[in-house]
Amino acid sequence: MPSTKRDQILERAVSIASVEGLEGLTIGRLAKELNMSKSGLFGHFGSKEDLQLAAIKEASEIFEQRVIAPAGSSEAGLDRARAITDNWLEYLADGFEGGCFFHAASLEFDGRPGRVKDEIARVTGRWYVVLEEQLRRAITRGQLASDTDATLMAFELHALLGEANWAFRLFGRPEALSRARVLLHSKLAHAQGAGERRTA
Amino acid sequence: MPSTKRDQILERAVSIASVEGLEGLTIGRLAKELNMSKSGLFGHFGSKEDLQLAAIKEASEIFEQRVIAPAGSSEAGLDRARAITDNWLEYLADGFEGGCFFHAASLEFDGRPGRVKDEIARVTGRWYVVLEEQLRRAITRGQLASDTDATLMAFELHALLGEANWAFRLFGRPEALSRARVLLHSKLAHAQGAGERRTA
DNA sequence: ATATCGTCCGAACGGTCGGACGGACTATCC
DNA sequence: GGATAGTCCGTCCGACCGTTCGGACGATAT
Repeated sequence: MPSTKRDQILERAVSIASVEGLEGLTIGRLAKELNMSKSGLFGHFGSKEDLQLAAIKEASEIFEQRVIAPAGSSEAGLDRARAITDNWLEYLADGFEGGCFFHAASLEFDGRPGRVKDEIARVTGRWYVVLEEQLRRAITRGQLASDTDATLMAFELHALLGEANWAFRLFGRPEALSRARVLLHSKLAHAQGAGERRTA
Repeated sequence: MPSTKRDQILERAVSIASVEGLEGLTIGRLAKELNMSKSGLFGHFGSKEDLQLAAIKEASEIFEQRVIAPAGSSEAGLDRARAITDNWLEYLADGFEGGCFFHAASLEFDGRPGRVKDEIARVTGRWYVVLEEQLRRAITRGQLASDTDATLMAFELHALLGEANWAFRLFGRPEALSRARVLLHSKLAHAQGAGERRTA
């Protein structure tokens, strides 16, 4: 079957959570929007925490599918790093109704220890590391200057993506996305230029 | 009188909100922590929304006092920009119990139109502009290269501050703050070097 | 001494929260 | 065809939500 009821619930849950937050996502509202009873919906999950964890998993699959997977067709290293950040920006523009699910969830749960926070940290940390890994490959392949600090550069690129989401959502102006794009491309191109110059 | 009851309430409210969010801040819990009745506390504010708005104002005064005001003793331009970002990083480290109040509040309310969101956007936008203004002054004073794009650079610096808060709070590792510091200083120093070279 | 004011209280309101329960329907398998 | 398992329903619960209300208390002003 193409889409189980559970999947339909989670799809809607992720959308609501991106707007209202993972805690603001309530079972009653979710049921109402899906024309279900609370108990009928609740039966698919043992608890609200399980619903939240399932929503995180659903959102991470969407992110994987929209941002990471398509970059797999680009050559590992600098090209793939650029593909990831490009896809990431597109995902920020129209990925979820309420902006980046994980950015919002991170700041919502960073002060609430528990399984939900741990899962958010694990998943978001993974995307971060994926980007960093492509930068490392770019360095070993001579596409970036050999003295480039991949950790710092990943920090920088991820910072720009976060800022784009923040500014775009809070002020509603798409310039934030194009500004981030300009900066991301210039950083990757500049480092690339230095790397090529050095190895030439 | 040095500290009214209302001020005591708001001080506690801001601290709770930085952890639980502005919506997660409940009147009942706030009253309990202050050994007050809900209604007694409620009397100081006409509604929960007014309490939230008052908490935002309180938090902005703390930010102003810890980040912006101390930078006033540095010379306008590059020095003051550096002082602001330095103070900002310190504020991220120990400003509020649950991390940057405004960063969390921004992402919590960016999808909820209303007076609270408007106020958050207004206040956070103000800090952003203050930083950008110092960069502009640095350019006109020849402390930064004349072709520096102040808008883009402010975007970049603010992005690093946001990333530092995100990483520090989510993963609990202070390296995030020192990484941001390294990048902030190198960006300001690099642009400064270019500016000085050009005007020399 | 009395009236007035701001401050705070306990009690209660209607509403919503997460969650538990038993029953009804349907599809599947023996 | 009867038992079984899964799905969904309506109903109910205790806890908590924001909010309202009437009144108690001390200080201040008249």
